[in-house]
Amino acid sequence: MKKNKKLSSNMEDYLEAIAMLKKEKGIVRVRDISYLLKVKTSSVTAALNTLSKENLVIHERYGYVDFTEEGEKLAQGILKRHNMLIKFLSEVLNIEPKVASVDACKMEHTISPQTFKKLTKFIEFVETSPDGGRPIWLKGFDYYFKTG
Amino acid sequence: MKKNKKLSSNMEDYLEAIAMLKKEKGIVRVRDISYLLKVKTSSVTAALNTLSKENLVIHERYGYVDFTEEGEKLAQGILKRHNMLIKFLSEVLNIEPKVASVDACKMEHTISPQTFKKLTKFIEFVETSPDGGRPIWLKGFDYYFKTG
DNA sequence: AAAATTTGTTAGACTTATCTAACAAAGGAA
DNA sequence: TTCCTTTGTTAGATAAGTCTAACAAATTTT
Repeated sequence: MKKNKKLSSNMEDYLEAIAMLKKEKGIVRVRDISYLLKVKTSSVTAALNTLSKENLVIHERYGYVDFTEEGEKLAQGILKRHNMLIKFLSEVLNIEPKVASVDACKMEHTISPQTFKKLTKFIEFVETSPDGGRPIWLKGFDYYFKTG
Repeated sequence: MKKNKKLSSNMEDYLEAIAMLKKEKGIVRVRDISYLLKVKTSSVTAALNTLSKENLVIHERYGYVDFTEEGEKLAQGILKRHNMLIKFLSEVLNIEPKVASVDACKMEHTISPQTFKKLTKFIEFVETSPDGGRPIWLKGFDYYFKTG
């Protein structure tokens, strides 16, 4: 009986931050999350309590933070959406990295599985262009954007 | 001294709903907004008070709802983003209308001006294809998506 | 016009997520 | 080991947005 947990954007942000920190540093502390998300540590503690109750993270008082299996899976999903969106925005649409990053950070919470799949395939389609690098039609768009 | 008002997604949804209802029916009542957004009328009243204070809507007790000039402008911006996203998702990416609509309703609140512009141009680029209808490379993607 | 129904408002409760401020634990420096 | 600094927790306040329930105004029906 697996309940399909629907997390708020905020809680997804915490999961994502934890995943990034874990990847970067191996271990994850309240303070790191606090810095990354620009919230107070007390907010992090509160969020971790919420996520613990949902069985998504493991966090003992004053201890490190880690995922449960379920939390890990969720976090990976969010990261995948995030990275895909970054790629789409920056590589396909040629949007500057900073803007792409900001947009991706918000869109990652709202995009549907269908749209995720489509965009993923679209990136793949662009990348496997027989033209070698950037497909000719995309160069056409670059030009169109600049001049048209 | 024009303050750049940053509205919450929720308040943007109200503005958008008002714009849609105004276009559809000419006049806008609390009840209509309530149905459209699936919230109670008391929530609508609360939201309208907020928006009134921000000088975005005009609403007298028990009366119709209308925009101020500023509110109208904001609402039109939101609608533009909404329609652009619908178009991009459904026409360019071929995502089914329902999903496209749901996704657009969320993305419209988060997308940056840059990304808006890019996507708008991208749609334009697709629509003005010299191939007449759907450009050949997009057909290529349709095929890639189906098979690859 | 009076009664009944619909529509809108108010008050008050609840939820989520944030903050500040006070405090507690951990860990390093003296 | 004791003190100091950093890190983490708790309690309580605040803000947005929602809800229910009671009530008030407006409209429709009879």
